[in-house]
Amino acid sequence: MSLEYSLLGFLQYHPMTGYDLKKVLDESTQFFWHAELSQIYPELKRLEQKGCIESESLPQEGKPDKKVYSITPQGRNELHAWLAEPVDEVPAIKNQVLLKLFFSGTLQKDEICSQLRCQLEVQRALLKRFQQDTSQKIRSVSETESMTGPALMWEIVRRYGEAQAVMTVRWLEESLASVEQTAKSDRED
Amino acid sequence: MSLEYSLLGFLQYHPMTGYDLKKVLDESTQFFWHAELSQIYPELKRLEQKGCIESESLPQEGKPDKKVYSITPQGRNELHAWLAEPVDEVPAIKNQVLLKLFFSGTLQKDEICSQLRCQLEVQRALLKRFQQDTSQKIRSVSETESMTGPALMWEIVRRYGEAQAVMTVRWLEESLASVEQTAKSDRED
DNA sequence: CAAGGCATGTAAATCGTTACATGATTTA
DNA sequence: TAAATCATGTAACGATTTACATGCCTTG
Repeated sequence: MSLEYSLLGFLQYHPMTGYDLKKVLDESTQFFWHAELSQIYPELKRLEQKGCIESESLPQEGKPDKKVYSITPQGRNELHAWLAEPVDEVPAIKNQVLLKLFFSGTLQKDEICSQLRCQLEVQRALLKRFQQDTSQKIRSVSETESMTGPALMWEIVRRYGEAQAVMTVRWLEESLASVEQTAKSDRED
Repeated sequence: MSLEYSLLGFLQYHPMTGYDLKKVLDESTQFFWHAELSQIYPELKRLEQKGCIESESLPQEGKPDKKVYSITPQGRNELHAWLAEPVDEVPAIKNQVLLKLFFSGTLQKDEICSQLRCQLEVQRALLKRFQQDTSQKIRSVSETESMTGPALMWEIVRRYGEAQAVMTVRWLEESLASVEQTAKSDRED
């Protein structure tokens, strides 16, 4: 499982609580690896039992104790082993939009086009976020203009997200043109 | 759930068995929606109970009865409703390669580069498949040179796969260059 | 005063994969 | 003779989501 390594990955920099982890996850890896708190908490418990992380409870008034987790040497070893292990497969995806389009051959032209236009909006907004917000966040964590390791890698995955969005917008525009060009004015069957 | 509609989507063209469905799925939607037989069989049973499909058992010698499923009018309605319903969200993905890279900031340069080169090979092979095999398959089902609805939509999703692979190859090449350019000759911490 | 952030979790349900079980026929 | 194809499924496990449960403090 990869959520495990995702948590170790964040904890390699500094100790954090489950709640903190959810937040940093939402701000960075969320577009290619997301998780809910209800999955994070049990996973942290499991990692602690395995000896990859340790926790310290800090009492608070009015709130439950804050449980701060830190990575152990064993945790670092397992993280490193996982990171270095090559991924020699195509990442599997599940894409509802592609699935719907694939089966839309018997739909009316305008039904297909509204689906395409809806995604076009979504993807244009996403692209903007990669180019503005995410870019800004990365610049704010990379101290000077020269990027150190972690910031460079964040920037590299951000560029993937951006390129993916650019590609998808272009593909949606071209697909819209393809569908509109087809002879069938209405339904075809 | 979407596997449900995936099965209905295929059955809208002609009746099929679970085994057949697995095969057509592997040949077409597999790159954006895959499933195992152990998930397909129970799902077909559920769809039949729901009244979306009906089955007919054809006895065979030496093998279990062949259970051929056909779509019902209700099934067609539900499929159409799902297809027409707009997807106003970014499709969620889980990408191990991005996850590993994101956390590889403290790895040695050559460790990161071998990961990138491994994926580069994988993605180049994938690209070739989209450009050759898949393209060929689509041409073989679209009778003449003019594409009818279903073949056009298949071609449109194929183009997504191709564009995605092209984009990923370019991104991997550029990332490789970025990482190699960094000052740190070995480890940075 | 309602909504959201802080902070922890559990329970139930769903979705998906891997392993198991059977057994004939065909291909390498 | 071993592996693959045909053809059905079940069982167990693992991963993920949604709903529930508590309770204070801050912001709009």
